[in-house]
Amino acid sequence: MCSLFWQRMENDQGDLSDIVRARGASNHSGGSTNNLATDWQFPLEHPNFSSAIEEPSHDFGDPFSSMRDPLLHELDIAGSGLLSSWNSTVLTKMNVEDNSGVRRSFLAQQILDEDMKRPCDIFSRMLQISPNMKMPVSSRDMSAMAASPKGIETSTLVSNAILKANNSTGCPIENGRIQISPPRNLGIKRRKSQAKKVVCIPAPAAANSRPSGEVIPSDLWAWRKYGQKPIKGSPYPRGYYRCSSSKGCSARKQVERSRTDPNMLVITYTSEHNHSWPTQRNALAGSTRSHPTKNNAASKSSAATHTKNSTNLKEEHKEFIAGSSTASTSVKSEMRGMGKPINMDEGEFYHGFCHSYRPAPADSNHLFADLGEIEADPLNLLFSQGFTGEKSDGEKEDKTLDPFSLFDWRS
DNA sequence: CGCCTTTGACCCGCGC
DNA sequence: GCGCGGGTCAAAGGCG
Repeated sequence: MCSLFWQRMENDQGDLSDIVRARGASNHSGGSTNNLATDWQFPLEHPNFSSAIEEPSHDFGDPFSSMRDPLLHELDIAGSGLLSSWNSTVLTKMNVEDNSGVRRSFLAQQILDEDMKRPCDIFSRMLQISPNMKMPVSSRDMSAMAASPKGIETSTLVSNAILKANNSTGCPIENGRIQISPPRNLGIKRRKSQAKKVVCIPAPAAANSRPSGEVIPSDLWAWRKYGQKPIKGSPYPRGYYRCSSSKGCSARKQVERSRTDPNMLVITYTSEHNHSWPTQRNALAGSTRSHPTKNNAASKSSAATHTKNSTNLKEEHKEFIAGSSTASTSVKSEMRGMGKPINMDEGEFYHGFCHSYRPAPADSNHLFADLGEIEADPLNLLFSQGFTGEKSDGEKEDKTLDPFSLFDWRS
């Protein structure tokens, strides 16, 4: 089961906090096939729903929120290609429940359309919640209505899955309300007031974690770990990363496992990138370095073809592909067969799939660099499991469920 | 050589 | 003021 939810609200210090929760079921469904696309739950047919996704992220201060993603441009051009694939494989398979609890299919074209205008943030924006919207997903979901710390009845867009996810992951749901940000610091201290985005995603499997148990986050940016601290009350340490894509970039993120649900990763993004998309990772020497202890069978199998070129983003990209599921591998070949270099397709997908915390590189070869290294990467999991479902060895991949199949339009 | 991770020490904000 | 705990610094060592 997989669901996402996006909540935006002000924190105690007046800045905005954004929470995106991506619930990849890969780690939760006891081996059942977890298809991100098919298991999404989303409130439907609410009169205000459209408004829920129209909220731009400008108020968050994301310097890139207004950027026109070149990928988007391509999407626009591609139109029926990627988009249709995207819709068919993901959005149109979203299931939602209305107030009566009746689950319905949800055609998220509008969401997509909206995000076509703001390509950096498909997932986040598609789940963004209008401040005015009150939408009980179902009677059962009513218990999970969110409210701002200030007592303002904020919009809610919560599915059962989300609720379950949040209830089980330690993501802040309390007393039937989602605690986006504490009214008071409640133990969370900040050096200074700054916006944060919190993302809850399925955590990598333990096998893909480091010996310390630490999971390795990754996204489009190059991150350099600068600290790790044990967190009181949590058996899992919190890793501190800062953006190394550009010197002077203040963007940071914290990665930790949910204390109540180790299967979930809580990633907190702090500050904003003060630079455009890294067309090239300038912090590469170790960022994509293979970790002897964390290589799993899959990565090992691909290791033979791995020639870690820290400056060759395409290589990194390939590594991801090679190190990923069989579906990804097939994509690899498909993409290689494209007349166009594998520059941005995955990036586009990534952009659409992940939340907006990065601008859109013209050259996104590196997008999955980290993922390639870490098969356990949450997003990788989402892709390889959440979309394709868990596959047994030899099981034929269901291309319709292959997240990368949406690139077929190019071939 | 440059960048990474690791890790202990230090800094800082908050509650008591 | 003190202690706690989270966040950051920076040295050391590893890797490509």
